[in-house]
Amino acid sequence: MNQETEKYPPNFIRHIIERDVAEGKNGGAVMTRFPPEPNGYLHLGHAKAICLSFGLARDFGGATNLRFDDTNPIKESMEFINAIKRDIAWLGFEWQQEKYASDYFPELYDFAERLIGEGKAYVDSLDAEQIRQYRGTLTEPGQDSPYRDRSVDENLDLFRRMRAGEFKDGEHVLRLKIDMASPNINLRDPTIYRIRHVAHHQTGNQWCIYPLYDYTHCLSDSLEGITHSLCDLSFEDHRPLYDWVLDELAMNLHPQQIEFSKLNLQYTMMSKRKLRQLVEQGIVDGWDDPRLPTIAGMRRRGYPAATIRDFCRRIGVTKSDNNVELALLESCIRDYLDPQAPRRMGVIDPLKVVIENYPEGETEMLEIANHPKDDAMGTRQVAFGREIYIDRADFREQANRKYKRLVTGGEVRLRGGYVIRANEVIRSDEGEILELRCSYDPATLGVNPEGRKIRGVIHWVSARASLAAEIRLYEPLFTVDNPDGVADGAEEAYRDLINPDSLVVKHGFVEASLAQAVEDDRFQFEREGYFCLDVRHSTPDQPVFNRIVGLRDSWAKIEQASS
RNA sequence: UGGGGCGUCGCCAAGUCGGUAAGGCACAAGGUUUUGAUCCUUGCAUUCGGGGGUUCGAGUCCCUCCGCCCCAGCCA
Repeated sequence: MNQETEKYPPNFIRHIIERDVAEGKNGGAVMTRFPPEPNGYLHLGHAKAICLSFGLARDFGGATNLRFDDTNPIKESMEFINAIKRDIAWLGFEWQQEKYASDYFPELYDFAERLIGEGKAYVDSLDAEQIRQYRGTLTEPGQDSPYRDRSVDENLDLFRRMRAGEFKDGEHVLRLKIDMASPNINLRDPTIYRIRHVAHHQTGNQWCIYPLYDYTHCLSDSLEGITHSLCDLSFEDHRPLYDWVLDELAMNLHPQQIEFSKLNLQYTMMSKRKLRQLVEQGIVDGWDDPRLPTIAGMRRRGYPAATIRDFCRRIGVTKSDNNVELALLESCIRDYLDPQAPRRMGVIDPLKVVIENYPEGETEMLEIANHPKDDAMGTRQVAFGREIYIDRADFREQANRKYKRLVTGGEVRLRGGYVIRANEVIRSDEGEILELRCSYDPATLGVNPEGRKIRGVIHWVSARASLAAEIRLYEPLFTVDNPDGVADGAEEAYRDLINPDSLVVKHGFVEASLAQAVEDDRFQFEREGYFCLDVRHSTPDQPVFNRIVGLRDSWAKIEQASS
């Protein structure tokens, strides 16, 4: 599946753009932008926005700019800028230009002076608390600031002195003069410049006043030639302001802001702010913790980029609230990996099996296909010997007919190998099963025995010629299907929602060929799931594998239903 | 209770001028299978938040009610 064939299904934004292009609006051009603030890492929700903005532009022969919305230097850093660029590129998208809102600080300043000159902006000297009080409430209109009617000259003078650094943080702000009684609170004289004596990661100490989002974004879009400015629904109420600024300044290009609903994923926290708390408080192991929905986390978890693109395509784009099931994401991963992940064997919860009638000290190499349906993927040699490991879940001392694995006195096939029979269980003094004594049927390699049907096949690994490996199993980080909703408000509320078993570290064994695994390799451990090497934790003598996702498990359902 | 949005199957989501409910995931039942995987087949909304109305005909138009989400940063 390459990018060219990744067609997106129809959605309302696509319809709007189709119509615009058909009508020749903007000369038929389509230019979008992806505008992250560099104050954190990108996550799946951003991936949705990225696929949308980049995908739409691409489909209409346009392009997309990456623009860092860097108007608030105190929260931003180069680390985040670099991480964001790396993540977008990894996702498979190329931006036309790398821009920064800070690139436009000079123009933005000039526009502000113009607005002041036209009596459309004024310097307010109320403090933050007073401004809040004057703003009114959702149901009551606000009141004009006593500074609202300052003369143009006074405003200009004050604004220039703000810019010159004559005032301390918070002493004055620049506000748009719109309507303090507007039912839309965003129009009640929004603040567009504040004083902040801090260095900026791009502009250093050139500025001590910084413009705010509502003023900056629309103008940046217009200056950049953006035709369609896509954002999430929380900005819907800001659109009148977006349009107001562009109209009052009579900008040549008036981009169209279109809002869509942001993504919610069940059992997943999807807000940058809260993700940041998880990282800063050490609840997870960094922004790239495999349990996080960050692009970096998903990459480390082993999700292929194409899988994330496919997911974004499948969830669609609407204005409805949503809470997508994890099963959909998992389905995307399995669909992508199944045809192309080489098969290997790995035993996660090892139980030693001694095959008593197999010669001691002997090892034979079994040739096993790398993929059940794709011969082109070839075969590999897997060591087999007298002692092997199987998974504890694949043996029971007794079980009903439904259980198709190894039972005392019964037979099972070792994948790619022989049929074995369980003869005896060896236990410790405490009663724990230590190992199994089995026998094998030498005549069953590659052929089925006569007169009896072997119902089960289990995976295994040689005890002598395998590799000890750490295997990390992941479950959702949260125990509720809408942690963002539940954990709102109280600072520590989400702590109680953390799933204590979100990471389970197992010590197992994998076939020796996995010693060659490198970053970006992805395997299916037969009957277990898809795994990749965790380069961060692996050491030369002990690889660490992350379970990307398990296989579908209809047996688990059967078992659960009967218990 | 001011303003702005949204409500089509368990979860997503198509649904152009009103013409008689796509698809995916999930689920269920069969079949194939040396992965209880994959694959294949089949099933899965007489109904579109509720109630009225217009119409030969409404998810699509009108009225009304209900529910949910967003907004009171010198954050984005």
